[in-house]
Amino acid sequence: MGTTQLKLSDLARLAGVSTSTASRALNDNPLIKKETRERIQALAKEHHFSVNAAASRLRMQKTKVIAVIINLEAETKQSVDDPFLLKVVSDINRAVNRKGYELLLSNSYMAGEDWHGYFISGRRADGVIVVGQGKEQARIERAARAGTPIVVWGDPKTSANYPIVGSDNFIGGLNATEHLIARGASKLLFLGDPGHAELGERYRGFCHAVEKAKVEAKMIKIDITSEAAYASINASLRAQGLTFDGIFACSDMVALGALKALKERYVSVPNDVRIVGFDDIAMAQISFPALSTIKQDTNAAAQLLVEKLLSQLSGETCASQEVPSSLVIRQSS
Amino acid sequence: MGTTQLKLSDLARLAGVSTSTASRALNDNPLIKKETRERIQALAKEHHFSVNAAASRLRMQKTKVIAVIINLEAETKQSVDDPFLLKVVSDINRAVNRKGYELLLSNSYMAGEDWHGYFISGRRADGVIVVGQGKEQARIERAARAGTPIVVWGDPKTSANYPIVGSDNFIGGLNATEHLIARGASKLLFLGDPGHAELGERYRGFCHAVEKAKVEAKMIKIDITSEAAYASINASLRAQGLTFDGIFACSDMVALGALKALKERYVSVPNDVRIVGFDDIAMAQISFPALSTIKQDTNAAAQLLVEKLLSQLSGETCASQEVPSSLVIRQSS
DNA sequence: ATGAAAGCGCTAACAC
DNA sequence: GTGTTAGCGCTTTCAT
Repeated sequence: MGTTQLKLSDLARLAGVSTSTASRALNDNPLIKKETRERIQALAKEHHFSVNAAASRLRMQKTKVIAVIINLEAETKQSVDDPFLLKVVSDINRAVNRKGYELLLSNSYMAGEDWHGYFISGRRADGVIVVGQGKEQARIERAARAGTPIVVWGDPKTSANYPIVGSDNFIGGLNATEHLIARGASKLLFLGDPGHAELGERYRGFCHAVEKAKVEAKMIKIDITSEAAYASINASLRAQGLTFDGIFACSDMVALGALKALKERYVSVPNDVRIVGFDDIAMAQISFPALSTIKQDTNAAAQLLVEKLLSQLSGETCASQEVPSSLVIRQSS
Repeated sequence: MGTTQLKLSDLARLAGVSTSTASRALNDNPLIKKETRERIQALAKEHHFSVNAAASRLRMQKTKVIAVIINLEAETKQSVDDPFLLKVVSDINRAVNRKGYELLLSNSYMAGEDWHGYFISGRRADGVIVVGQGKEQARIERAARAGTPIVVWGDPKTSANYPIVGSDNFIGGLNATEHLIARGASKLLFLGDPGHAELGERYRGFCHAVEKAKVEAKMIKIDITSEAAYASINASLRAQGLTFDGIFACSDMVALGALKALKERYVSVPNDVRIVGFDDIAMAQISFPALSTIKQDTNAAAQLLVEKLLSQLSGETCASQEVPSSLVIRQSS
């Protein structure tokens, strides 16, 4: 407070050196004698000096910032409050920090249509991580084509001109469904929206297991929210009674919505109906019965996402990659 | 791609005007003739031109960025994944965007101890919003004293040299407890950690209601997580049997952990024990039975937080403020 | 091992 | 209504 902002040249004067020396010292440049470096760094700390990031960025032509944009469909009601999405963001945050970058949290509202222009030409960030592939990839593709360093959390099987990192959704769906069948379920239900890339893969896995085991199966297409799941199970129970004994829900939130509807109508889980979800959000172990689910390794994925983005920054190109998921068996199945 | 970055002077040349005219035109400065302005803006769009934010920030001495720092205790296990915290962040994000600012998501890891130095002197942000008051306010206070424009989500009753916005925790606790009593509970339990400022106020409200109604009450101090709540209710049930018939949990996550322990031991909710939580996270309505809770208006709070921060930026000082909360009655009580 | 000076791209005070 | 120009604070090339 009070005293005007110290700048590098002020610090240099206080230290009795030139600004170039001061700059080098603060950046730990070995050109500067070690003791000079340390003296200047101590002085900087003492005077609470920080380099002006704006000036530095202008000069360096890079920002050390990564933008994360949460890419939600307008059409779906899956909200930014989805605990899973938020967990992904928070893991990305950690991964980004570990590499010495900052995280600009953004969205279509700010970035508009032209992500390359906004983030890259606008020197707001050096690269972009998109969380959520959505159903419509035009904007991502356009940004990538414009030369934006960009990586996406989504379904790695999708062919694209940018790397996608995500879980092995097909195998996840397969494992979940085979587990349901192994536990004795023979009339299966998939709850979700296969139109969404990742969920489509999970559904493929589901279908594959179903065909192999030659059991009955159907799919109810719903919005990916607990409310929609609750409503749809409720409606189904009311209209046709209990027509299934195993549910593979496309997400934990969906599974929990279904679970509630079942319990309200005194359908016993797992005795009458077995349920497996996807994600392994915190609530999965707190629900009663605790929810069996496919755990997505968001931490590993976040790290990969950041690594791939940084290697794009140094000119390399990288491929999409699947992250192993794992079945967590709890009480609901 | 390919073609080198367009800068303002290039755009100006393309338009046949000077850079100052171009700059003014893009900033909608009425000094420039309307048609010139529009012509230049169209040209900018056509060429995907964006002003270099680094240069602009250097020149303007402001960033149009607000840093949000999630302030968690090292000691507590309450994690960044707490759905409520994340909801607050996401509401702040919206509020910040509406005012034309961007959101830098940060944490102690990046910002270190000297927030003023890092964010303000470092020209990374114009102001700081701290989510979570924590038990230790030294860093916040120091930043405020150094002249950082700063606002905090926390307990507004705390006296501080910075504005705090949060729910009326005392009234929330009071209402929750009175509701429990009105529903017939007479042996109450508070589950949480009154050492934390906001929770302390909720506990005060609890005690006030208890004294007024002259009912039995006790408090179990736990870490603010569902796991801790689950473990503690489990232990209590095992050791002493059912010694309470009403629980006021300091958060929904805690309430849900308690609920699970109860259900596992066949204690009926709400017949044997009534529970009320705090926050109204999405899971509250999806749990079975649906959780009664005190809803915090995070959206209103986020807006206030941002408004107060922005008015600090224009030199005003502002006071702390409470946001009304409301009791949401569902099935658990 | 250190210093002088140029220049990153923008905005605004000052001219016209 | 528009142009000229200085300068925001830093990093780095080039000189010593």
